[in-house]
Amino acid sequence: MVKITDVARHAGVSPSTVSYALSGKRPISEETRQRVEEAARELGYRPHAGARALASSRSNVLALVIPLRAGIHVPVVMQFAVSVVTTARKHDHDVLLLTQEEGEEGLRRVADTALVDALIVMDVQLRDPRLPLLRSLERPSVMIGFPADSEGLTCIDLDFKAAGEACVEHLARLGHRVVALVGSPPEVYVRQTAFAQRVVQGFTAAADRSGLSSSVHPCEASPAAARLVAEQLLREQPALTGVVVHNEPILEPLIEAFEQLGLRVPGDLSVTAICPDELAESVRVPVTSVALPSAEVGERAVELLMKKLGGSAVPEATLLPPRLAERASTMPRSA
Amino acid sequence: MVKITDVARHAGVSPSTVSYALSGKRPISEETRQRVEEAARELGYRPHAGARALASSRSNVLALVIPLRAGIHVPVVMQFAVSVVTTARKHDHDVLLLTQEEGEEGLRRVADTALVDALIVMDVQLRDPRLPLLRSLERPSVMIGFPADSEGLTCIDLDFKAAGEACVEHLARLGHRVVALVGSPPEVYVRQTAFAQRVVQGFTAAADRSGLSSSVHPCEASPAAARLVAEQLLREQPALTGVVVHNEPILEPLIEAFEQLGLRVPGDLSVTAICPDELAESVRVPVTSVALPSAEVGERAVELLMKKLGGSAVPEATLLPPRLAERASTMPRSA
DNA sequence: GCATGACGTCGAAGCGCTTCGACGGGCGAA
DNA sequence: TTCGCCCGTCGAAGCGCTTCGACGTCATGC
Repeated sequence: MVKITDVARHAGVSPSTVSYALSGKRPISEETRQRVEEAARELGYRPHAGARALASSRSNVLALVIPLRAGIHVPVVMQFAVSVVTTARKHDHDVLLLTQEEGEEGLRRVADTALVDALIVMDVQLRDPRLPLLRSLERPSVMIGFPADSEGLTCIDLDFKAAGEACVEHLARLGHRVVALVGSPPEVYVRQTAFAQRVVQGFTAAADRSGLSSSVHPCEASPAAARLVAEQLLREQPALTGVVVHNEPILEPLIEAFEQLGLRVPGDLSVTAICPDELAESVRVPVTSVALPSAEVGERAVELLMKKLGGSAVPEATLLPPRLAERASTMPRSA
Repeated sequence: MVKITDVARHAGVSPSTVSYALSGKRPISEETRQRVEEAARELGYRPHAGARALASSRSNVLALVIPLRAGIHVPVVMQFAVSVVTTARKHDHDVLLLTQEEGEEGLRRVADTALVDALIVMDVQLRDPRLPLLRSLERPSVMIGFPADSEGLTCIDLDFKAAGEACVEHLARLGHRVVALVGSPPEVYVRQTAFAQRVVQGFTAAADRSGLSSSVHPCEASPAAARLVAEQLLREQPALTGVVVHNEPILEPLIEAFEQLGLRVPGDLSVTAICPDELAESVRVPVTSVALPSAEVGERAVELLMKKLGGSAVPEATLLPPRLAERASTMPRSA
């Protein structure tokens, strides 16, 4: 293994000079810097991560806690994770993967052993047991999603309430008067995940504001469940012409089910969704949707963390505004 | 931060004794050990990961390289990653997440900086550019999948050839004489990913052996593509009664398409798949399938790595035998 | 009874890096 | 010309842990 003293000898300087030349933390003459850099390149020098972490008390590693639970769309988690890794690398950091299963003890462990400098926590619950811990930890963290009380924490997410509103408003603008929300599986609501409830809030509030008649229907993530909901909607709300879907796996099956029940999309029924653009575009009838910007959230989360690590203050709440993309699944209500 | 000297003082022993007491690397009297453990607990002692890594030249971190590319079923990757993390934790290791995007440089970086002790590489290509690097690295690695030449490497995967065979043999046993394989998207074959080709090999070999007439059809991962393949199959092979699907996203849409074309599953057409059990069970007609045991592969991969880290020799190739689970989608050919 | 060895513990060295204080030489100001 | 200052570099001190060799003690065997 080639170490800093090897580089120093090869460049004819002291180890500390090598360190400063490579880190830029003190001014070094241009000429010396180049000699050092070349020596490092020639020898293939790679600073030992552990040694560096010990001396600088910075590991340059971030922890990412991913959810495992049912009702969460896996591709979204994956895309998010990838974007975190990619962005972290741009800031010269690596990412340690933790599962939610590890719980608070896992967070405490990686923080206390100085394995990581900072943490990103996904799938935050309204009253998440990890909150007190995160608040007390001496390391910065960012949460994806909003708990009931986010005082003293840094949170970021799509503005799901506004997303729900945007969908309804779009339908209202098109003249629809009776709308329904087909939501996430019941267990997602039961365990008080904030984002699902916020969609409902936004949906309901906007519908009320616009004087629409509305209803909310949690739905399991299976095609069979989608079919049942479709039938139920037809039966109970024959005047229905607008649907908002917040449940990725059933988006396509639900549309399929409506069509099999004789409802054309968008001819008889306009459909909007809150889901990744990728999914909205891959359905046979491309769906008007508010994008779930996982990649952007991941990127922003890492950047918030970098700022905090740099000692800057950051806003406690970052709500990404919804962007609604019109596609083929919505049209004005037929007269 | 509480350090080992604090624990030592509190327990009335030397730091080295604390180290030995906690690691068990040298015999320590039961009484002393208990005093040390209690002191550590009382003070909330957490050894500093960097210091430990520096002194022991072991970081207790594994690198996991995940694929990003098209045509790979995301939930499988995710399940695999989770199982790697979970198993690694059982062996007191953590997992650093790398994307394939980082390429060889990324592997070299984490290995050379001693950030990780060992590596797990997913989605290995037949002639993967990372192979020479992995062979030359001084750190052990395990690959998920088999390259053309696996000499000197440790590889593990489902035995995809046997899986293809198992599906065909099951159909043959049920009396089917004309079978088709609906495979992965074309790009998967083009980039020479071993597992897709092995399924084809197994499928074809078994069909030939049993004297079945067979054909192979790559298929994009969209419902529309599934419909096209279904139509094509009906048109070109009216005598077809057995189908093997190796393409997760289209399993359900394909069956749907067959039924819409008037073919009952399994009445007119028996369908088997190579996919996660979870998926096979969630289709409306539960599908007879060979399981894609991602969790088991992940677990075994970590265990292989642990053995290598412990200095034991491990087999170069580990092929998990296929397990075919009969479900509702297959039945004997109607006379 | 004394040498032998095993057991339990200690002290010190050192892992490879960062960082702090210091120092020498060059320059501008007085 | 001299003083003071800044720039660029160096040396040394650790960061917190593991590990090696050594040492004292006690039981064992002849």
